[in-house]
Amino acid sequence: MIEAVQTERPTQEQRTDAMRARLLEATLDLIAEEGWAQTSTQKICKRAGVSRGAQTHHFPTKDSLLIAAVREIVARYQRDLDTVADDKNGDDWRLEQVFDFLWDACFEGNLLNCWMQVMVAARTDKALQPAVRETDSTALAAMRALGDKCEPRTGSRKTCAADLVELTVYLLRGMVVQSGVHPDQEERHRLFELWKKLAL
Amino acid sequence: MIEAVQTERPTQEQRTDAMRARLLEATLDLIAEEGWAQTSTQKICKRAGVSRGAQTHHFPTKDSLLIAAVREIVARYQRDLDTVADDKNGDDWRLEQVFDFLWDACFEGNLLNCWMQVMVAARTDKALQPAVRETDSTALAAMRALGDKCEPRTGSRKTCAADLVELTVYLLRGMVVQSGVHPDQEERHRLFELWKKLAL
DNA sequence: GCCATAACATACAGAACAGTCTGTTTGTAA
DNA sequence: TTACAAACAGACTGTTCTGTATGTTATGGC
Repeated sequence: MIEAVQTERPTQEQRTDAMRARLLEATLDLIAEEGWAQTSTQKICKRAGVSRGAQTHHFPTKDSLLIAAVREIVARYQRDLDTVADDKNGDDWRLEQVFDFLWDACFEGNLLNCWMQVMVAARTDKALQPAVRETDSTALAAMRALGDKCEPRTGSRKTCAADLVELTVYLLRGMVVQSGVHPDQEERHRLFELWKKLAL
Repeated sequence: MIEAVQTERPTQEQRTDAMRARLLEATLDLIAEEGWAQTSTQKICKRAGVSRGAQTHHFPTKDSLLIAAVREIVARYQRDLDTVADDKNGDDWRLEQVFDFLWDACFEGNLLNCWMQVMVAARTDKALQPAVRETDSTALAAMRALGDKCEPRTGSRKTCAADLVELTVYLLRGMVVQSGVHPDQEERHRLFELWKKLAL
């Protein structure tokens, strides 16, 4: 006797999760590829292969969908961060390793590009701003915590490591915006190495 | 005998200049206040008190207007830069003064906020990208030149001043985006002072 | 003064947009 | 199985958007 395959008839919760995931995925892809201004609910539905009725059922307004997308971006970034933190479990970080991780996470994939779109848009979009401020704060705190976990700094270079991490974050955010217009990544890497020499 | 007032009947060139100036002014205001995505030609015309016919006469497409606005942003920034440079004429800059000037120019007015909107939008707007890349390059070169004009650096701190200026620019760009969402300017200033201590 | 042309104004066309509505299918608990 | 609610689909509405086409006024060379 053949056992009925569970997935043949997905439960409602599974359907909801899958649908929301497809919509969020399409939203992030669109923000990355076409930019915030060109990201409409219609395009999102088309890209996700979802009817507009389904979209409005799960996200009744465009804002609610965008806010969910904002949280998804930071959730993914946090996941990357946790993964690396787990690998390092036990032994201390060196601050330089944190800097290099931030560099890598900044320029691989489109997460940071998406995030800059969101941050810039949030300045003039008051509906979006609270969610962006909140998620950005937690992400920033997580990155500062990475600095605190480093070996204590000695001698004349006893600047707070978390502050150095935060400076690095702002620097990299400026650079990732630059990278959208200027292709010369070599030059940026040279400058980042200079920054590391100054800070470490 | 009364001399005819020149301005009674403006020449065509004057009319064109005035109209273009009004449109660009309204465009920059809108980008600053409502953001790039919400900046439409209709709103621009309404704000400038200009008919849509006049706008399409001087800027036949939306792109042409936006590109002109892009150039205007950098032109204004350059003007600020020249003004300060003229005041300083003769005596050398100290690098710290350059840093402080960049900080002030970053957070007074909305020029830098506008510029970040433009840079972020240009990544996915191929029509905009060449103009943005070009104007940004010249502005960046002008700021690097400011670093070169400083007194030569001595001792162990003989890092290229222009590189330090460019790093500062990226850092400040990251910070100005942050300021659109997080209000705490004191904290940012504290971090900037830390950066100065490391770099100078 | 005259006429070509630039400067401006208004109306319209076609597309895209977000949101609402009604109807259909599917899961689930009684 | 039946009744109900959630999940999904598609059509429709009113608005806003950019670009264009047509008409009117002002300027400047002759």
